[in-house]
Amino acid sequence: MEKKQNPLFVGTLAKGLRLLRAFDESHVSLSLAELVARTGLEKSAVQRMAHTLHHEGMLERDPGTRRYRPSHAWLELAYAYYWSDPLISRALPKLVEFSRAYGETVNLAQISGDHIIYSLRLPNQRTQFAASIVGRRLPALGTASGRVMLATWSSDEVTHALENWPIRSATPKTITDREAIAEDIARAKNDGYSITDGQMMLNEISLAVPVISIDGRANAAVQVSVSSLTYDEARLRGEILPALLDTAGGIPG
Amino acid sequence: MEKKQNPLFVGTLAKGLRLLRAFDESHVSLSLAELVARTGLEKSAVQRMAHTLHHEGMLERDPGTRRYRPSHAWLELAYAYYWSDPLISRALPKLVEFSRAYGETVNLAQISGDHIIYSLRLPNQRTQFAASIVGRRLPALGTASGRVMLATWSSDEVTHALENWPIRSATPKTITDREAIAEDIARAKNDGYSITDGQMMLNEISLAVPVISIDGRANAAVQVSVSSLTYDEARLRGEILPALLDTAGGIPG
DNA sequence: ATTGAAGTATCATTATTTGATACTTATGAT
DNA sequence: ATCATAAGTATCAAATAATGATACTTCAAT
Repeated sequence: MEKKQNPLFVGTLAKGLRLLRAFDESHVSLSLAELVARTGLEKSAVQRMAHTLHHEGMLERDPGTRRYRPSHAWLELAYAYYWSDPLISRALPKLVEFSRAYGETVNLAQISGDHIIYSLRLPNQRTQFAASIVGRRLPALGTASGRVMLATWSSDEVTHALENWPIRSATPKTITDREAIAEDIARAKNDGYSITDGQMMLNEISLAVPVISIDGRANAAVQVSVSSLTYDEARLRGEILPALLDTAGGIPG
Repeated sequence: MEKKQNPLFVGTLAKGLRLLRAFDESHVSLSLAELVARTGLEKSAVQRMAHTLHHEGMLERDPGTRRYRPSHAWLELAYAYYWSDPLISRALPKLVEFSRAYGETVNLAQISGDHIIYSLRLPNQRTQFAASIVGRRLPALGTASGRVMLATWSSDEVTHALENWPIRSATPKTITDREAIAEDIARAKNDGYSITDGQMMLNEISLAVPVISIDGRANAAVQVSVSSLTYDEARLRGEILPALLDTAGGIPG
């Protein structure tokens, strides 16, 4: 490790974690050499870390190809997370209720730094795989969920976010103009919901309402994704919005 | 670390992982002292590891109570797992389809050593929280899913499992007699499904069918949980079983 | 059959972790 | 409030355990 940090910092552990983080949706399995390339660590270090992670059950290994993969332990960690976050158990029954009633994909999003992360997802038949699985992170400014949360924050925080948080263009319709996003947040503040169209994926309309805590601030949102081929924004506002407000409002504060 | 292992084994990393594993459904947040107690590591070591894990974003920390909690990174790891396991993307649409059609809780279970782990769960309104979230592990012998998988394995493997795999009594109805489990596996081999009643939770009937791969072996199962107050076994066999067989059979091999 | 790349094994060096201890801050009882 | 005790934090000398260079082996492709 280049810089010496706090003497409490254990570089060896941090290196090991880098191997875990090297896996993502486009790196579903990695060879030793690929791990070296992706982590930037020494070959010897990667060899030792991978060996240890495998030994401890954190990495699976294909005996044939010798490639490493995430193990079931990664799901066990998610299990522990779910128990640890009190919002999850409060939100889940409400989302299930909504999902059953309307048959549309519904998600719980939480703020996570300058991104949102989907922590609960109830997909329907039309939902894409990437939109069906928990743990997905997206730049908060580009999502209805992120904007509707920001709408409950202080103007200082919103200004800071608008100036510093990342924006990633995912579709031709992605709004990369921070002024326009500011307006959208202001609108969300007034309306109590936020709608985006084709920001992360074309033909996908997203409606989000905040999960407001006792102090009036939202660090989470309930969000519905529908196809723009089936719904227009007016119909979304008329049919889905009231129920979604109930769902989010019904999550015990 | 007591025993010197392979020189490739990095004890420091293994210690750090023990902190992560210290969290579970009954330990949703841990203080430094509790981490010491649960990991059996030195206070100083725990201090350093916890500091590093926090620094690296793997542990959240409450500034007030100073307790550590799992972070959102734990969900990101689950996200990577989902992409890495090809069975997930094949099974998910089928489970969604079933869930929408029948409105009953449906799960994908996979074998994980001598346990099963739920890797996909689609809950309904009546589903308990513990039965709604992925990553839960249960002793394979005590579950319909585990038994129906074993029913596709070689008799040597089944014998080994019956002799060595753990059994945990969870309800007064839990069958702890290995002979009886052997019979149940034989029955599953003949029937192509397995039903258990009140094994993990009272008033819960569980029906599982195998997800059979090209070689005829099952390492996964699709499982439905229903209330015994609503269903009896006969109705389950009549109404749900055929659809569940379709669901599992429809998962591309 | 040959070659280069990927993976594995080894080892002397020393940077890093170690764990004891002292210090500070919280907590709870009286 | 005050005190006592536990919990959390900081420091440092000692030496263990990680390092990373290198050599060896296996694999895959031509």
